Amino acid sequence: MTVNELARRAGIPAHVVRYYTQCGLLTPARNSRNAYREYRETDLRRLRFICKAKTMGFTLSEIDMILKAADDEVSSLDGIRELLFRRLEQHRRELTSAERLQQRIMDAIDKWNAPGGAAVTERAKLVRLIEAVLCEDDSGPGLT
Amino acid sequence: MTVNELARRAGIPAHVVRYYTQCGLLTPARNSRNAYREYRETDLRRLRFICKAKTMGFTLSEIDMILKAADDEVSSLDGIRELLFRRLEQHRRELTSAERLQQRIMDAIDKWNAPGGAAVTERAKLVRLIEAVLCEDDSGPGLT
DNA sequence: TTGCTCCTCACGTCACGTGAGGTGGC
DNA sequence: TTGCTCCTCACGTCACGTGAGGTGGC
Repeated sequence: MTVNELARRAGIPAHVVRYYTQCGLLTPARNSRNAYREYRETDLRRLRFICKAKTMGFTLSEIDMILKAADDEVSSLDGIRELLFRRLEQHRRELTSAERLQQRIMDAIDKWNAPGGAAVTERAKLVRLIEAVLCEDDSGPGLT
Repeated sequence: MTVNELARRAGIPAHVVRYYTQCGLLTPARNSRNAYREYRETDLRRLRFICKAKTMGFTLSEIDMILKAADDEVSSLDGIRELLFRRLEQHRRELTSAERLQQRIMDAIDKWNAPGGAAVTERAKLVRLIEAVLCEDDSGPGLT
């Protein structure tokens, strides 16, 4: 399939697929007539993995290492294992923190909509929302 | 307090605090003798808000708009309200998706550690983890 | 004088975003 | 010929990262 078809199926812009390809994360064949990139179904699976790994905070070069390891193009897996579990644990912590933040904001919004909340100006509501976000019960950017 | 003291208390690098200040998100006074930035307690609160808002996906210029609105430096709050709720909803969706992804990975790891899992090579485990991530039950990068 | 903290350029990086100008098949 | 999809530079952007070289107070 062409770059645009792959991009459409993965739900990302085509120029990003070209960028990932340039980075070596995807290695499509080339049509000898017009030099079009020719992707296969495995590239779609690979691309979906790349997108999900990115949401977990892996960099493109880390994702490249993981994919190369799975492709059997690397000698040792110890570093990859380390990398995976470290990021996984960090992602778990970030998720917990994000859930608490979301909850605090939801609570603040509930208070707006509660009876009596209508007496407050929009600006005061905004300030209250900010205060809700500021409420100190997680450790911030962490100690990585 | 100085830029380094503020940075330390917020848990981020000092050069990032300088960058945010340059962007207009923080407006410290300057020591007339040595031109040092002089931050106050309110700047720490502001900085913590900036960091949390960033984890939710707000850009620096969006955060600037929100802070200016709360500072009463803007005429209409309708756009801000829109911005806040749109991003909040998107963050909620991303969170749900991230939780499902985390769960799938945890399940895959449990299978590794289950009896009989030891018979599988490290590389096969890695490939299985990738398969777990690929498992199709969320909509990917969304339709924004 | 020495060491420390702060300062301002200025250039680099990562992951894209956005054209400009050109090719190939219906 | 026209419109469409693809191509390759090439330059821009966002949020930093990383020095280099200089100032001010103990």
